[in-house]
Amino acid sequence: MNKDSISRAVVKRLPRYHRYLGELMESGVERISSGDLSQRMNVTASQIRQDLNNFGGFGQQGYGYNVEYLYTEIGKILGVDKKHGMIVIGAGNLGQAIANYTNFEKRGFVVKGLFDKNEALFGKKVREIEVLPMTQLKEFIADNNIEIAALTLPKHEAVKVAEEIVGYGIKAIWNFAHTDLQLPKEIVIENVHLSESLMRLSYNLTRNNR
Amino acid sequence: MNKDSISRAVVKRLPRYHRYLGELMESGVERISSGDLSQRMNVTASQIRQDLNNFGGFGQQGYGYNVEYLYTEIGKILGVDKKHGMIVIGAGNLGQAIANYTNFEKRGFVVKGLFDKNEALFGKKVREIEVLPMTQLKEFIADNNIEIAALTLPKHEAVKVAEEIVGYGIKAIWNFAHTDLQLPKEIVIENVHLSESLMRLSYNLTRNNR
DNA sequence: AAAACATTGTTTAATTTTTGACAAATATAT
DNA sequence: ATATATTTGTCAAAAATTAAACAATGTTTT
Repeated sequence: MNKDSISRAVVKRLPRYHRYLGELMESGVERISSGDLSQRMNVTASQIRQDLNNFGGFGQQGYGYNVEYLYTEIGKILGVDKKHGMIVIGAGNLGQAIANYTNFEKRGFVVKGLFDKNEALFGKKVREIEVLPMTQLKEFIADNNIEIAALTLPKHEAVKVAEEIVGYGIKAIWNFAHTDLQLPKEIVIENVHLSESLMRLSYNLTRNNR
Repeated sequence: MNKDSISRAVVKRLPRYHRYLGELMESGVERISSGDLSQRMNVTASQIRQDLNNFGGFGQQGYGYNVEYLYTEIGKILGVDKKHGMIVIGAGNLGQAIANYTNFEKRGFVVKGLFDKNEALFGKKVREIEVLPMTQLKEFIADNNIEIAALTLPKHEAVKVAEEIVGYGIKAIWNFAHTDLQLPKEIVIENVHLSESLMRLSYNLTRNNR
């Protein structure tokens, strides 16, 4: 009744608070009020205060919030204070982009392996990460404490691979395939459906200008 | 009062309906009821009916919805019945992935140009699309009827480039940079913040299993 | 040290979104 | 041709989300 009472809408906003606080830190800002932050983020101050209060009182009356402290606390809530082992399955451009993106690593998401079924790619390296054959998935996941798998492959393969790796103990799937995965409910699924994003853009483009 | 009365939540769901209807079409299904679709999509039938009715009555009592007709109509609403000229700015892995992804083209989003500031990439081709220098942006946008720009570059560059191309007549920005763009309100902005997506995953991973 | 000011945490109200219910309309079966 | 079953579109109720209001509390100024 505690952890599950946090609404999805709130969780959706947390990373954005984290990002803004990180930027404030970089700019050397030490404290900020909900009112000030609300203006920068283009949301209401009330929403900020209420969102934060789902997790505890991080501020102080008359003062506001300590930027660094709040950043750290939200980081803990989001779980970016811990390291998370990750693999990328599908070593196309998108898979490589993710493996290459060092910013994820800064937040504790460490890409340890990159997999593909295409032999031509085996041995190719992205940063220090070598492309491995799918046959090594099981062993690799077990040996390297992998929690998260990013699936950057065509939808039909994604469905099969997802079921396979769930059997190997994967806990969360970052799904870039254009399909919904049907998996046991204890598996965390986060979808990135780029087509849908582009269609929303298209909708707004179509409606805005006519 | 008509076009703007459609809630954001509804718009967010439309592409998913479109996807499911497309898959039904491929499987040769000709008609479907809201109840049947609701089970497949894991939403309520009521929501489907109400969402669709924002745009008109597409179904028939006692029969349901004609799959192909509904697919087409939602496509029109989303604006995927028309072609949209698009460029990708930032020819890294992510930019190349988008330029490569032929599925977007099927829905009318035609990538006509790929831009980068890195000379080493000039002339490199992704499919038929050549990497061009940023200095040609203005002319290219004007000459090729470009509406949409996907920004796949670091945040500080993204901010600058966004402001620049808005001056060249770009109507919509598909923003992959980890920052919010501050642009005139008539410019459509669709953000794809992968870091935030990954943090939401992390949140659920952290909370679910403890 | 006192007064004035700022700002949170929290309660209450307003708004939005989702769900449930059902009459009206159509399709299918007999 | 009639009766039965299905299913929409829409209205009303319920739930969730967002915004406003404000007392309590700490900060800053004088």
